[in-house]
Amino acid sequence: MKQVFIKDIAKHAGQEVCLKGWVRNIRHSGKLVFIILRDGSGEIQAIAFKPDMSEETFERAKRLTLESSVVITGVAKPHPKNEAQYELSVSNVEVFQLADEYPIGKKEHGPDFLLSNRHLWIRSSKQWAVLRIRHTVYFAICEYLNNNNFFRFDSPILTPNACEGTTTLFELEYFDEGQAYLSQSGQLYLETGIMSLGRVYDFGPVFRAERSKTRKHLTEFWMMDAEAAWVEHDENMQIQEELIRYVIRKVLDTCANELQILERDIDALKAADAPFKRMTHHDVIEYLRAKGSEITHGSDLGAQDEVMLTEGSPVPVFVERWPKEIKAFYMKRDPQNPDLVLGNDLIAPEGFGEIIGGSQREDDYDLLLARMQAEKMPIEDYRWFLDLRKYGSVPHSGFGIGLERLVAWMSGTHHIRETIPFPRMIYRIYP
RNA sequence: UCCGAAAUAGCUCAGCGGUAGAGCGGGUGGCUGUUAACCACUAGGUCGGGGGUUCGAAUCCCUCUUUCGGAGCCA
Repeated sequence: MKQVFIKDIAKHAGQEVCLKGWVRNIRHSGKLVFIILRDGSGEIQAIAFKPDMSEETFERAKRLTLESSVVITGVAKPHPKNEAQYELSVSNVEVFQLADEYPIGKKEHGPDFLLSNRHLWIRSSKQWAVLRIRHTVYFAICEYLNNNNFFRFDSPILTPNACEGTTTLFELEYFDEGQAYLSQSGQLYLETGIMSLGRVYDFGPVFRAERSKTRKHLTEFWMMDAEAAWVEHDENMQIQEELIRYVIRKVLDTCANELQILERDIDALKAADAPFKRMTHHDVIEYLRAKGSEITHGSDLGAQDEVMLTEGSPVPVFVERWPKEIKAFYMKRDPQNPDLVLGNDLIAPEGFGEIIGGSQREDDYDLLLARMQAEKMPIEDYRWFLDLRKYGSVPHSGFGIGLERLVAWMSGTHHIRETIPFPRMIYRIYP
């Protein structure tokens, strides 16, 4: 019999259907066996009643273990105590594989154990929900960009040099060509793409060998970088805002069940779909100092500062016009103040921190070269990048979104390690 | 890398100088509506490794290892 997905069960009310999946939980009560079956699309309670089937079939149902893979046939009926919910009145149970004693129990576990069993943990309902939200966020971002004249332009993962000199790179031997590195951002390559396609984005894993050990860092994470020709600083932020608000609405519209499983505060998400705040870095420092922070002008925001900044704000906050010393070499100077650059960060509310970094890029050959020389960058390695300012340079801007941080915010997940199937962290690479 | 905490049954933990405990999970049995079901019985441990103090160490001290939480860096 053809497989029916649990999410579609209501369409088959009263019919005999065949469900294929795994046993999430099992309870017996004499002549009754209650099997919670999940199939990836959802979960349902299947009830095996002894008089409805052969002795052997009932025995098979009774002997099922957690996470056994099964094919269950039965009739879809509304739950006697809850008409909105369906259950399956079982007529047959076929066991594909009777699972060994399953390591993950029904009660709580510690993070070390769960991370060591990540390959199994992803089956748990909260993890399932987060991964489905990740899927939704990923495609919502692509959808928005595709609908707004951006083209997918994949940048390489193996690169000959650093994008931003500041962070540490994973290094590897590249045949006879010497050292190569795993990309920490595709941005510089994206800048070449706008000269061909106008507006482009990439979306893939990037790698940072920073020895960071916080709930907001991974050594391998997924980043979407977007870059657009003829777009300047203000419009750049406008695109970021529209994109994020599009993602929020998409998650609210399509992931109600997942958000409920995660006990996500829906109202907080709804409230974030409103015009974002914009503050200059200077004003942010003033604001934070007035609230009691020790932060000084010219410095980056710490974790505490990010929390303090968005405290009481339902919407994300743009921090723009940063001191040039603490930002990357490629950012364009603020025409109104040569000590600043036209860069922006976007800080998510509810303590989820920075989710976007973006800027208008320096489009003048001489200014860019001077800045690179000042930072003692190997100019020869960046000839191709400097070429972009020699052959039809245009004003242009772009930004990068950390997928996992955005998913953490959408799903209300405290630690970023749960927002990617297999998190890579400083002290963990298994499984 | 720095600061802090922890390591006891398969898992989550209690025990904190005097015979190693609970809940969950496993096994056996019972129950016609359970919802992390319940009830009874049952198996399961060189208390992270090494060294020390003591009549006696899971418990106190030293050391190593591992993990967790936080900071900085960033998305």
